[in-house]
Amino acid sequence: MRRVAARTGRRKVFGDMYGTADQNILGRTDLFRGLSPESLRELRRSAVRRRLAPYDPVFHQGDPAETFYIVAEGRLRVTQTTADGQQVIIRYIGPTEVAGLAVLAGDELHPSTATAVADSEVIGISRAIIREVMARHPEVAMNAVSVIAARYREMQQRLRELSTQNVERRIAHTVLRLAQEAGRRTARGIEIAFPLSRQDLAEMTGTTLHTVSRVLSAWESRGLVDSGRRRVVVRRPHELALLADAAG
Amino acid sequence: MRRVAARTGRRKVFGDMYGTADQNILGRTDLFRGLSPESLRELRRSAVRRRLAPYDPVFHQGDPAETFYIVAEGRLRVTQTTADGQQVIIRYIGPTEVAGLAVLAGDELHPSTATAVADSEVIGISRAIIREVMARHPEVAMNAVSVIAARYREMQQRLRELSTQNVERRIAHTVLRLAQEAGRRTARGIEIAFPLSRQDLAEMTGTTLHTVSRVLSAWESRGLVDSGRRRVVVRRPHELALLADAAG
DNA sequence: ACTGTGCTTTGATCCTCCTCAAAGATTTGC
DNA sequence: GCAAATCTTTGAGGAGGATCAAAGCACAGT
Repeated sequence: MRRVAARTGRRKVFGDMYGTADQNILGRTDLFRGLSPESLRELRRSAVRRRLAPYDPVFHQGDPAETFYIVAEGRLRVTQTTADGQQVIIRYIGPTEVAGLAVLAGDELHPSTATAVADSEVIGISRAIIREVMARHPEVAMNAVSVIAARYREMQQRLRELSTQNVERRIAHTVLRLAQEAGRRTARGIEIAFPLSRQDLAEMTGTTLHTVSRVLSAWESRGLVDSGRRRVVVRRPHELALLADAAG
Repeated sequence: MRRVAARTGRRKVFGDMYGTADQNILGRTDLFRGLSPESLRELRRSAVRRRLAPYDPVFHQGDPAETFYIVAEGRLRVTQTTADGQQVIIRYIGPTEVAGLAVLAGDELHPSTATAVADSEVIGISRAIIREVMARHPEVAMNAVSVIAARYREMQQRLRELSTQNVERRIAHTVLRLAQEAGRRTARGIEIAFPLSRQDLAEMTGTTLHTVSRVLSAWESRGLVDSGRRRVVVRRPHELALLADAAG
């Protein structure tokens, strides 16, 4: 069926796409919302900051789930690989978001792999610490419930799309979502602000890079998007949204 | 709507000691694991028991998320309907499991519909109560994290299957999972112990009832399953598992 | 400026699986 | 017990998208 070639990791610098606003990022996360400044400070002391270049791994599928991460800057890609080597992109993760939910749940292993796709900074917090914080601050545990529930809902939506929509609509929805969460306004339209290849879009929508390429080419000739090597700019979000919601 | 005759042999009698039975089932859930007997008793007093016949709705997509449910007996089907009326089955929910996770997360609305598919008994707990219990008992909030995380993982798995596997493998995996979680050992094999139509399987695997019918017919002629009107019996689980894990 | 590597495009062909259609089987309601 | 409703089966045909193949293009490093 859909055969996906293995990626060969190769490091590249994608430039500095992000501002360097680095305040107390922890306090701005959904997970730690409402936590007292003292507790946040304490948390910060036990947290470890890591800098990542594109292609740097954060954790691997199957690793012991010892540490989870808050993204302070940049973007991570979360993937799962099947037994026969096919890859699926679960999600991209941006500033203030959590990577490594399994750690919050106290699971043994990371079910997925997280990799930087841009120069990034993440803040690592150990399982022991977060479990203790949740036990001492129920509001954090309740925040965690909300965070994971939101992911669960997202996943339901994607499942629904994959079950009921044709490839073009799925790609449209996916591109619009990425533009929403990682879009940067430019003269030409909304640019997805991290490198995104045809292969990546294929792994998010359950299709092949060839089909993604054909669809983007068609859109390009209609003036809906402007895309190139690992780059997608949405020129007419509204028209693309119409296409995403059309029957089929 | 049409009703289905009650199944014999699987029913537990609650009768006038059902208060105690409730408490037992609550204590056996992953959500309330570790909660003290007094707290469980308190919880049970504020809980409401509902009996359901097949096709009875528990809550609807879009309803305010006021109450969630623990299934004491029977089985619920959780579905989502798209704008254009297509339905997807998110999950089946059996004894000790939770329906209505949105309530735990404090969301405004139920994102999905839950319906009984067999004679069932559920225990309803209000948002106010559970939120208060989680706030007072962090271990319950942490249990909730684990419960939702487990659902999230399930969803990732289905997404992966839908993205990478052909129809036959997806149906095989789905049937095996259902046999696992709702299987009843019989002389002929493992029977999925609730009514399950071709249409249902199609809505779980992102295909059509026609294709499901053809696949089951093929399996039947190979002796892998034995199926009929809303009934599926797995005769050779091992061979079906091989098929589910084969390439393609 | 040149070269190698990876990314993208496009054509041609094939095949799963969907759609349309209709009949058969099982259950329920009256 | 009969009719109506619901569920299942099967065939024929077609479409969407995968696969195979090859060339074109952009970028990083030298």
